[in-house]
Amino acid sequence: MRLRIDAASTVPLYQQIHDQIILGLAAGELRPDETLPAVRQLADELNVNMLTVAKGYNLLKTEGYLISDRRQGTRVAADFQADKLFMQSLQEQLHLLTAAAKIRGLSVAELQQIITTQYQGFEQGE
Amino acid sequence: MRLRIDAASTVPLYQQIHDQIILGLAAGELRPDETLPAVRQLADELNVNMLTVAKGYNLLKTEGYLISDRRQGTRVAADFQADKLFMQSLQEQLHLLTAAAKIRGLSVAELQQIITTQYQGFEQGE
DNA sequence: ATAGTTGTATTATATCATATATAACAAACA
DNA sequence: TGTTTGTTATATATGATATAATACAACTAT
Repeated sequence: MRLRIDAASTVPLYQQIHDQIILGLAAGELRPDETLPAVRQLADELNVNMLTVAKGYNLLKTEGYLISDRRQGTRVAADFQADKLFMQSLQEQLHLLTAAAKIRGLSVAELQQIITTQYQGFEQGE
Repeated sequence: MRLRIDAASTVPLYQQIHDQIILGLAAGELRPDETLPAVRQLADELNVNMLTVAKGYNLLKTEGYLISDRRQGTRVAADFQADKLFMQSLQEQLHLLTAAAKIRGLSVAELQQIITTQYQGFEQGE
């Protein structure tokens, strides 16, 4: 899987790495138990510091997406759950997005359409 | 409208102010042409600096939600549009959320259900 | 055993975002 | 003439972000 980093973005580099891997997981480009590049290797490819990659990996680990072993490196977890913490975070973020969309005149149907299209877009790669 | 600020949150104070006002607009607690508290007054109420409130207001102005006059203070704009910039930002943010939800096993229907419930929650206050 | 790789930890440094404090300004109003 | 409005300016402090350079323990391959 290939990561694209925008150094000019206001989004922190470690956050971009985090987000891209989430997208890769959803698209099926990364599969359970698959091994990820070593922090030094990915740092070289992206021209960022080793610790920046490690920070992105660590964030994904605290969220349960990745597992680290000192022997085997970092790999994708076997399965993920929609735990309470995730559901609460999802609700909060959707709350703000739904509010902004409603203010600007988008209907529920239009919002649902966007989500459906994006969701199906992920299923294409499986 | 009453704003609630969490000084211990990792979300910047000006961002919290911004977000709460968006939610207030969606819930009908703030209406078009309505005047908002002066930056100094709101800063006093929230125990934050005047410039922090101004930063939140300015962000909302660049997004088209508010209008500032040196005579009349800051008020809600007359109407909002779903312009290209907003739609693009909405798509990007929903993209990541949809990806995370899919990974964790949520179906399209479950996502749509959350949005519908939240959307209707805003309509209650109108 | 030796060398290399893994994630991790440490220390130091630089830069930017965030937030505050204080003051001043132009424009409008009572 | 004061007062209020948003705005601008300067200075300061703190935390997040990012880099650099080392070092370490644990494991793998030769």
